[in-house]
Amino acid sequence: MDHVLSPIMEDYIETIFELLRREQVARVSDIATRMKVTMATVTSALRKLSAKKLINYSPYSTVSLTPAGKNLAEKIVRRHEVLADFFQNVLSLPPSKVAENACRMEHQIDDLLLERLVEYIEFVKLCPNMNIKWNEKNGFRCGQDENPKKFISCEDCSKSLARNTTHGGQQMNDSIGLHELKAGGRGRIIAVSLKNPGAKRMMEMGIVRGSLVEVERIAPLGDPIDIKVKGYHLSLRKEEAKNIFIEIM
Amino acid sequence: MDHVLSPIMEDYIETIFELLRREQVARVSDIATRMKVTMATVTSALRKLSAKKLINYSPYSTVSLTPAGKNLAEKIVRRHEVLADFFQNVLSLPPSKVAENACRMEHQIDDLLLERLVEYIEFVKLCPNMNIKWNEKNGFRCGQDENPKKFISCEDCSKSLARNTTHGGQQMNDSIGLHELKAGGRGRIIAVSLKNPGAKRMMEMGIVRGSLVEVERIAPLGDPIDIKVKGYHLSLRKEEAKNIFIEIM
DNA sequence: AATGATTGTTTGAGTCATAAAACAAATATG
DNA sequence: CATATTTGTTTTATGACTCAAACAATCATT
Repeated sequence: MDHVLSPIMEDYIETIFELLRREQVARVSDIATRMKVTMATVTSALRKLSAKKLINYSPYSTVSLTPAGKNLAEKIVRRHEVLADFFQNVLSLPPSKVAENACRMEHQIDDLLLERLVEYIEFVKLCPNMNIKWNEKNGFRCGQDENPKKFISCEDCSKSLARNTTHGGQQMNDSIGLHELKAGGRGRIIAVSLKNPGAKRMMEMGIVRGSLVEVERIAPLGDPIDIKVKGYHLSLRKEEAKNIFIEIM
Repeated sequence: MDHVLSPIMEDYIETIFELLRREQVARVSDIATRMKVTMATVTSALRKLSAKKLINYSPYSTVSLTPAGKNLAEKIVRRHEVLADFFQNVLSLPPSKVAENACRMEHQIDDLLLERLVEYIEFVKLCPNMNIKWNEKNGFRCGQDENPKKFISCEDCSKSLARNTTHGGQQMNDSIGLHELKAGGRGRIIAVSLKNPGAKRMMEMGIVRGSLVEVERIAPLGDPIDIKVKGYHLSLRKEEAKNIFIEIM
């Protein structure tokens, strides 16, 4: 099952995935445009990917991803997103450079490095001491707040986390439901109620107490809610979100 | 002058550079061994690199780098080192993964990203508030010191830096000469005396007051001193090092 | 339906990086 | 020195990825 695809073939998978996402359908011409190659090149790439059972493809028809292909695409997209997150939110790289570098580096990054980077980004975003920002004039600077706060240790953070834990299924003060956050908001997971069907998905992805959750977007009716956790993008029903308790940062 | 080499050709240049550094001479067989290809492959790569005037090469003789080739090699090595530094010292990746990822990603990283990363690494290493460490059990943690220090702002750092500046060629208290550091030590540049010939080189590389200097190695007789600044490796004479004033971190 | 435009495919050819095999030069070593 | 071994080169071939050009299918419009 371990398809070792070349960077270029990964790009085709990724492009198809994005097209399906945005336009519902992936046409040869669209793929060719995005990848800046001719349609002839796309056709032969599609044949190869089809042979590897990553896409459903037959001549003159539109393309779709097989479950294996979709799975792979999601991995690739996650690598891209994590790198982009780091470049944008930690290094403050300009948007064009963010995309450009993420596109090239996403094919080279190792699993362990990726997970460590996820942890690092999360830590920098969550830890109240890591108030580090970049600006054109001074480069990186820390804690430019008007009232200098005292430097607290991680122990303090985890203690405060422990105090807000659920006990026998009851959640405590200071935590709110994920559904109460608005788009763009973020918080740290305090507890995930296990009766929630979304919880299983989250567990499988290594999303646990202490993880950073960011709300990406909320659909017009407040359902579903698109969130980002550990570099994964998830879409939760409002009912599911109610069972995820977070502490606002 | 802007040779756009493929990642593979960059690897050949890098390998040749490393071989020349370590063994004084780069043989086809050695290059083949390091790159895990046959000698036939090396020969054709050498012809291509020679055509681009990056190496001096004629059949049956050993290989050397032209000035352009050496220049390029140094760029590539720097990209590698900066990435490795980040993976090792910021993300605490195990050594094997550090090398592996740096080797692949060094060909993909953009100039702006590289410089920003250099700045970031330097900031994390220098800023007294950024006491962030990784361990197997807890992941990233901050400030585990016994006596929690108060969180100071960058302003304080820069003020303390300003106070120690040279005035009319005279250096002030709290700064020592770079030559006084021992191997492995590091500090922040307070001032570089301009009469120092090494200073010109440093200026050209964007190495200024506030930069982090790390002493890599000191030769048996205390001369030369190998240092790392902004991801560059430099070899300074002891006399040159005396003209660089630093504040120990 | 007929026609023209659009979209997609096939074929043939080129580049790059690679190796196998045959060959050539350089270097030990008896 | 003569020859065996090592080292390096050339030739030929392959797999990926690409395009141009010729061809084929599909779609839109009258």
